[in-house]
This record gives sequence, C-alpha cells and structure tokens, in this order.
Amino acid sequence: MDNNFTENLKKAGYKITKPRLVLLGLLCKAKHPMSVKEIVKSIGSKKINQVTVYRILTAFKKAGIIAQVDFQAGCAYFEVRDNGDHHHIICTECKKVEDFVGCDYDALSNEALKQSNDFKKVMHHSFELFGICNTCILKQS
Amino acid sequence: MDNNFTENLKKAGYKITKPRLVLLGLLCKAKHPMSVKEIVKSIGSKKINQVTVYRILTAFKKAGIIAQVDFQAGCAYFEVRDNGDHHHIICTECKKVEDFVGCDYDALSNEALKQSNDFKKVMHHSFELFGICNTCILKQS
DNA sequence: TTGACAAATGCAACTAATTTGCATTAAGAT
DNA sequence: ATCTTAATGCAAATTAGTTGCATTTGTCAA
Repeated sequence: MDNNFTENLKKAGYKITKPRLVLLGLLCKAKHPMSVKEIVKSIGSKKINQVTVYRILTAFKKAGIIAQVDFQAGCAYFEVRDNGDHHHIICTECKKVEDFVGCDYDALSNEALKQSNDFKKVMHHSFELFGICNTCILKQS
Repeated sequence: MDNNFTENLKKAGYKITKPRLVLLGLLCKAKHPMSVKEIVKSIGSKKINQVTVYRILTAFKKAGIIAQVDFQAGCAYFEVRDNGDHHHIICTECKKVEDFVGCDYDALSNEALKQSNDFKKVMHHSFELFGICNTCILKQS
C-alpha cells in the first residue's frame, strides 16, 4: 500500500515529503474518515501545520489517493480510497459512522451517462446514508 | 404541492410565514439545488436576511421538505425533496449540475441496515456523481 | 556527493460560510 | 383584539478553508 502511494504521488509529479508520509500513515490506519481538525489534533499542531494539511489533502485528492466525504456536519472528511467501494451510514445526531458495501457504482454511473447529454465521463461518486443510531434513538423522547 | 408543504410545516409545529413561503416558492421553481448565496441574491437581501435563510433551511430540512446536497464546492446546496429520488452529476471543474434517476435506495438502505449493528433506521441518503462535462473536457490540454 | 531549482512547508493574515445573542415583529390561538 | 411564543433582522462572533510570501527540503543532474 505504501509502495502504491509513493508511485501514485510520483506519477502525478508530487514529491514524497515527511508531512505527506505522516498524514497518509494516519489516514491509512484510521477507522473512519477524518476532518482536518481531527488530523491536526492527532498528529499535533507542532508537527504539522493546518494549512499544510489542507494542501496535502488537495494534492492527495487530485492524485486519487484519498476521497472526500460529506457528512453534512459542517466540514469535509477524508479517507484513503479503496477500490472495494464501501460507503457510510451516519447518525444525524451524534455523527457516528459505520461502513457498508453494496453500491453498484458501475451500473449507476453508466445509467447516468446514458441519461446525460452534457457528461461523458464520471470520475468518482459519493453515497451516504443518514440515519439515527440505536444509542440516539433511545435518547429521543 | 403548496398544501403539502403547509401541512408538513404545521405538523412539525412551525409557523407559516412570509419569508418561508417566498423561499419555498423559489426552491420549488428552481431547476437545480441552490446555495444560500444564490437564494439571497435571487430573493434580494432587502427582502430576506441571510441568517433567516439559514434558519428557514434548517427548519425545512427537519420537516423533511427540503434536502441538502453536497457538491464539494465549498458550501451547502438545497432543493425541494421529491419522492422520485433523483440524483446529480456534477462537473468538478465548472460545477455544472445535471439530474439522473435510477438509484435503488430501498434495496441499498435495507442492505446497509442488515450489515449494521448500530443502526436500525435510515432517514435519507445522498448520492452524487462527480465528472467532467463536455465543455470542460475540451478546455483541458 | 553536492549544488541548484522547484516544489512543499509554515506562519500570518484573509475570505467565505455558518452560528449566536438579543431586541423587534408577526403568526395564530384564545 | 389581545396575548404568547416563535420567527425575523441586525450585528457580531465563530469556524472552515484560502492566499501571499519567506524559508525549507526533495529531487535530479553534474
């Protein structure tokens, strides 16, 4: 996986730097998508600058190494891209996140392209389910 | 549709006010999801306050009247919820939006719930495709 | 190796999105 | 018509994300 990453970055013309390795290492072992705030907190603001995190994430996104996920929670989240194509179910109350698989992306994007007259290519997609987790259901009156 | 809206709002304990009617009218005739900026610009900042727009959108969302859509474009977008379950394909370059249909939401959310141990209910979902439109493809070197 | 060059980083300051507090206004029930 | 409470508007605050510029550090070629 590390090899893969280094290659991807180089292929895209990016340098392999210490902050990038640290950030990718973090995202690789993360169990859920992380926000910039969480990333900086986890690495330590003395070891990496917030602005650098934003810029690295932008580079990783362009290189196809990570994906951005929107939980309608006020900021963007990021995770390493796996081809296994998993998605998320998010608790709208406490923002807990769980993964699930089973989105037939290929069929859907083909169908969408068939319907479209302005698009000929789909690069990526997002699919999120919003629900209430068992803990938060109990809290509701 | 207007009746439906009024009922939904009342059912949720919300008052029917002039700004709400204006905002809903706008979203109903909109061809694509709108951002707060676009909404205020369209209605006119003398006729409705930006903060009011945010609060109305929050209320509408809770009442299930509108849906929030994330185009990874720096701000949230909103559209009236139709049960027809359409989705969007967005140009990552120029942010052009097109609709498409064909997401088997019921099957997918059932499948996700089956896989989950912490969730028993899905309220809504998001599904977006990110691509490059024909115009922007030509612009690329 | 070693230096040169460009790209990457850090810091400070900035812009844009969204939220909060509080005084005023206006639905809608009585 | 009046009263109560939610909704609105304005100002100010907070938070996410961006930009400019000086400094550092990979990388590549000698």
